Formats: sequence, C-alpha cells, structure tokens
Amino acid sequence: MFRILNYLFALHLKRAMAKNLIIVESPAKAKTINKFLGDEFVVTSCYGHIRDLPDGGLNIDIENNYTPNYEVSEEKKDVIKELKKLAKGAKDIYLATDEDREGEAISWHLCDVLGLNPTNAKRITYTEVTEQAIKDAVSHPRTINMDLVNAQQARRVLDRLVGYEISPVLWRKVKPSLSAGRVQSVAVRLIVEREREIRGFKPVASYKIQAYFFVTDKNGKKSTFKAERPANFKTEAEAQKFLDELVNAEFKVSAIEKKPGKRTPAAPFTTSTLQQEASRKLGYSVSKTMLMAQKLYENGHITYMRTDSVHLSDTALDAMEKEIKSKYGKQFYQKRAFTNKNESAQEAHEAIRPSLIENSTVEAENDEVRLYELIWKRSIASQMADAEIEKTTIDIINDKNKETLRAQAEVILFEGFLKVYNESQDEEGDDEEKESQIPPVKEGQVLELKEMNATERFTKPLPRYTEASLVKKLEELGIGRPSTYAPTIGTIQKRNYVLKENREGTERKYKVMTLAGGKVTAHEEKENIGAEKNKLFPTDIGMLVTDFLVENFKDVLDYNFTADVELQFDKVADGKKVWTKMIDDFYKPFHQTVETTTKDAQRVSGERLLGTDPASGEPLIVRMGKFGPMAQIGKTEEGSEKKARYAKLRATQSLETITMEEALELFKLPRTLGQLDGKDIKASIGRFGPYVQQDKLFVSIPKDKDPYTITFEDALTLIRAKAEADANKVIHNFENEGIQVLNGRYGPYIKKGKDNYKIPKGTSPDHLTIEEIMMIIGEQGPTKKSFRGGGGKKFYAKKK
DNA sequence: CAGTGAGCGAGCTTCCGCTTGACTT
Repeated sequence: MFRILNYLFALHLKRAMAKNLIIVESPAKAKTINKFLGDEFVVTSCYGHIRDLPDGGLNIDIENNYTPNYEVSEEKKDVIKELKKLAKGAKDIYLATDEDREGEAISWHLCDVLGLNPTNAKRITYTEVTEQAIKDAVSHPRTINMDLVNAQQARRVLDRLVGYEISPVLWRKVKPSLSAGRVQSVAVRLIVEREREIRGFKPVASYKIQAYFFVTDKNGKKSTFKAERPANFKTEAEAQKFLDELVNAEFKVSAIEKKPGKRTPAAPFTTSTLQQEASRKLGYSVSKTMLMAQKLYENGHITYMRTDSVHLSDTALDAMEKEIKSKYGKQFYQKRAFTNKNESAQEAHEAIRPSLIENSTVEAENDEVRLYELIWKRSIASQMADAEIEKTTIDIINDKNKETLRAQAEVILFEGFLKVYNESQDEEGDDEEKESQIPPVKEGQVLELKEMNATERFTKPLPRYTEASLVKKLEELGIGRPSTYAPTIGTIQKRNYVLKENREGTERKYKVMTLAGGKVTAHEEKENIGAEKNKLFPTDIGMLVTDFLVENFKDVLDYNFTADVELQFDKVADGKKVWTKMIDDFYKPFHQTVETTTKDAQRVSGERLLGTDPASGEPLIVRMGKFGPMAQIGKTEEGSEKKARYAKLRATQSLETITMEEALELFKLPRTLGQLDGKDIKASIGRFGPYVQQDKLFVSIPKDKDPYTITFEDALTLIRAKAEADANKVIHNFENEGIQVLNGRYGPYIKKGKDNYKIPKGTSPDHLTIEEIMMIIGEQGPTKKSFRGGGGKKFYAKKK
C-alpha cells in the first residue's frame, strides 16, 4: 500500500516538474553529464546509431534518387521505446550526439523517430565533457545541420553500394562468402603488397667498420669506446684492404664537437596512437587495448577512447600544470597546445587522458592499470619541458690513410619530459644502439686500438605490418575511423584474408674480419633473420582477391580513393554539392564496371604448374580449391582409371612460393603404419597439426616426433593412451537417446548430439537417471556457442 | 576438431560507422 502511494507520488512529481531531456551517444557520458547539471535535466543515451540500412539486400532505391531505406534494428527497439517514453514527458529535448558527421546524422534520425522537427529541434555540441563546456552548450542550442547529415548519408550509401555490389562479384569469380569494402580491401592490399616486396627483396651486403679504442684516465683506469667509419664498404676486398692498411697504425683524435640538442614530447593519445604504443610497450593487440580502454572509460578513469583529437580541455591543462609543478618542480612544466596533423580528423572529443590528472594510477585489473598508467604518463609528458641533450662527435684519423673514424654519443643534460615517458619507435632501418657516453679525450690525443672489425651487414626489407602499424598506416591514408580500426583488423582476419602469426627465422652466415694485436684474421658468424612475432601475413585467398580487385576495381582499391571521396563529402557538408548527385556521379560508372566484370572476367584460381611428378609422369599443379589452397597431381578422366590426387597446402605455404619439392612432400601423407583390430593406423597432418589416427580416434603427435618418420609402435602407444583417457571421460552413456554424461575441461556436463547442457549445482553426476537428464535439457536449452570474437575459426561453409 | 576437391546451381553470403551487452562449455 505504502509502496503504491510512493509510486503515485513520484509520478505526480515527475508530471508536475517536467524536466529537460538530453540525449547523448554513450551511457557513460550520460552519467558524467548528469552530475554537472541540476535537477531540471535528465541525461540519457541512444547507444550510437539508432537506424541503419538493413542487412538483406541493398536497401537503396537506385531508381528513386538513391533513397535509403532506414530501419530500426532489432537490438535498438528497446532503446527507442525508452527514448520515446522519456521524450513524452520532457519539457525540452536537447540532441547532444557527437559533433561530427555521424553524430549529426544520429540526431537527425532521432528527430524522425521521436517526431521532432529538424528545423527547430535543439541541437547542442561540445568537444570536451567538462561542466563549463556542457553548460555553455545547453545555453546555445542550434538546429540540425542538414548538409552535414547529407554528407553522412552519402558516406553510408557509398559504402553500402561498394560493399554490396563488389562482394557478389567475388562470390561468382573467386569463392562464396567473400567480402570487399572501401576500408577492408585497401587494408588487405597494403599487407599483400608489403608481403610481395619482402618476398622479392634481395639483401645487399656491405661491410661495416667498427673500432674500439682504449682510454686511460688520470687515475690509470682503462675504459673503451666505439668509433665507426661513416659509410660501409661495398665489397669484402675493400674492407680487407682497409684493415690491412691499418695494421700498426697510430690513431689520433683530430676533432671534438659538442652540439646541444633537444627532444620534444609527443602529443597526448588518440585512438590510433594509443593502439600503437600499447602494442609496442605492453604487447596488447588493438582489440585488447580497446577493451581495456572501454573498461577504464566506463569506470570514469579516462576520457572517451574513440577519438582522433589531440586537444586537451582547459580544466585538464590546469590540473596537469598543478600536478607537474608539485610533483617534479616548475622547471619541468611547459604548456603546449597540440594540433591535428591528420586532415580527416573530425575532432568530436578530447584526446585520451585521465579524468582525474592527480590519479597516477587506479584500482582495476592489472592489464587495465598498465594501460591507464601509460595514458597518464603520455598525457603528463605532453605538458612537460623539452629534454636537453648534448651530442658529442669525435673524429679519429690515422697515419696510414686519409680515412676518418667517427664516435658519437648523446648525454642527457636535462631530462624534462623523459623523466616520465619516452615514446617507442617501430622497428625500422638500422637497429644499432648509440653509445651513451664517451670518456673524456683531448684533441690530438693518441688512442690505443683494442680491435677493429669489418662486419658483413645486409640491407633489410621493410617490416611486415603489425595490427598497430597497419592502423597507423590506415590513419595516414585517412581510411577508417577510431571506432572501426579494431573491428577492421578483426574483419580481415575473420575473412581469412590475413593471419596474425609468428614465424621462425632462418640462419644466415656473415663474415667478420678483425684487426687486433697487429694482425688481421677472418671468421664466420651466424645470425637469425626473418623471425616474426604477431605480424600480419596475407593468405592465398587474400592475395587472389586483392589481385582480382586491383585489376577490375582499380578506382576503389586506390590508396587515395577514400581521400578523394572525403573531399566530395566535404563539399556536401559545405552545402556546395547535392549528395544524391555526388552518389550518382560515382555510381553510374561504378555499376557499369560491376556489370562488365560480372560478364567478362575470368574465374581466378591462382593455378600454377610446378612440373611433372617423377613417379607418375603426371603434371603437378597448385591452385585454390573449394577448401583452400591445394596441390594436385594428374586429372580425373571420365571412363578411364586415371584419378587426380590431392593434397592440402600447409598453413605456412603459399601458392605463389611453394616449390616442386615441397609440393611432392605433401603427397607422402597420409602414411599407413599398420593395423590394430583390423583397422589401419595412419599418420598425417591436419588443421591442428600432426596426428595419428585409428578409425575415428585421432591423437596429436608430440613435438619430438613427426608423421613422416613415426613408427608403428610409437603410434600404437599414443592411440592406446588416448583410448584409455577417453574411456574415463564417459560417466554415463544412454545410447538409445544419444545422450552422454561426460567429464569435460570445466567439470561434468551433459551432451546430446552437438549441444551441451550444464548439470545444476548440487546434483551429483554419478547417479543421474535419463529422466532427470531429460528434465535438465527441457529446462535449460543448449548452451550457446560464441560466434563473435571466437578467434575467427569458422571459415568453412555451414553444411545445410 | 583432423576425411573432402567434377558440374549443375537450390539458397546462402556482403559494406562502414556509431554504441555496449551477456554468462560460459
């Protein structure tokens, strides 16, 4: 009774003092803003876009001036319901979605759904979530900018047209279920082209001269430092001659130069730079970085994590000044304003920074804490003084030839921002470390040579992309947005165009000649090259699709395509161009290309003839098959005994590079080792590595053995051990019902066909009857298998 | 979880950009 009265009273209150409604995109942001504004405001969120083009079909009326057919998606229906309810009792409604193209469009969709008039709706914007900024925004509402909305519609429609018209061409000409798009196809192209550069790269050798000199100080203490010949010798003979000449030479310091220098801190984080640094410093994948950042954001620890802006609010700048001055002293503070280099930036938010600058760390999961501390350091460092360094260069001459050796060192005179944070670099070019310091020497001082080496060095190809360096490249090209970098990386892996892999390196020998103790000697050393960790490799299908697209859809695959259409979108946003006209200019020729390609283009299979199989005399080819790249010997001919033999390529092999020998090796498997209980025991390599098999039982072959050489006895041992383990796995087996109770990784569970069921807590699996099991199954419904983020394993087409 | 690979052609697949949720062997 009391409760009902209470409710009625609350209802009455609500009616009596109707509040203003503010709609933002993110619920966490709604929470923050709620704190800034008084009782007369209710802040809620629409969770991003509320309407979109539905999945099945284009949903663009081409005949009717490209009219989009927007729909509220299933998962947004509840959001809309709630918004309508709140809107009904509201005094004024403020549309406070992000200040960019997409945000403007969301507000426009909101008008439509909530029955507001875009020409007098209250649209407010702000680029930082601070009390002052929000209050200013609320007192200066504007109306919906339809030009900006139309630019978004153009963007949306163009992406749908490109994606949904090109993908079906791939289904017909390459393989079903493939995809193409303005962003993903260019991302794959980058990786494919880099891979080909690396494969075609011919390392060039040269000889690097490095000398080590002794210096003895006043107290008789000896130390060494390193000097180098500025340029490498091109040939071994030249290097040899150089060392020979310098046997018994006298070395002397000819010049000492000291130059001041400085280093400047990097701008605070955007999404892209955060992903890069978290990858380099913490080893996080881009998706992990975003997941951790999302949690930090939701818990109020950091500002919004999907941003392309390096701007910091005045509130934050003040707090940073205070923090730096009190923690490090005022000589470490330097106010800086950063501006975006990136033209495609839309800057609807602040840079990524701690919400409360004074918190140098937070209470959270370990991985989140590490990311937070990185963000804190980068933010703080961005407002700190330059580091002052001194570069010392020493030239060393000799009495045998006119060559100069040079020693270089850097000393930090004032740490400045380096006290807190130093940005990491991507591995590229020379990885020689710099000397930190050279012992004090005087001009004209004679130096004692410890040893001098001429080391054979090879030029290196450009590095393969990591997830993070690919994001960096995409951002430079203006392709993709902060909210899509991580999903795009996921998409191209899920489509099996690209794999993130480790590769073992190969050994390479190099020559070293040494001058020491008055004579020159030579020896060989070994280095490991080409080892890769978490790098992006294109698959065969990725390469085939890229080649097909570059050949037939050159414009869309062009690295400047996005930049070019962005210029058009800008014209629409400025009211200088009608969006449907812009789309029409693009679509007419594009659609023509789609039609002619569908009609004329050859199917692609990447077929390559490797040679003739020595055993059968039949041709050996490799090509893309229904289930991936494969090798094939001979052809199946109707009416004859001749049958083709097939073998799947290994995950590390590629249609473009596999050799005849490697392909022949594939046909040696499966090997039949012998029989057990009248069934063959075979050894082979499958999707999950090497295995032995008897009937339906598969057992992985351990690392110390391989399927080419494993013996019958060893295979038998493996199979018997596995059979015994499996026997212990079954607790009950109800064969008639097709139901089993099994011991799994997570404890006992019920299995019926392909579905699994939990055993309720407190129930012992040992005495379960079939009736009890049927009850459990009836109540539960099968446990769902995760399809999202499942590591991209579902590459194969579903069977009906 | 580890077999497969003709050609015909049911009926399916696919984009980018905004947002977070849900439960599990």
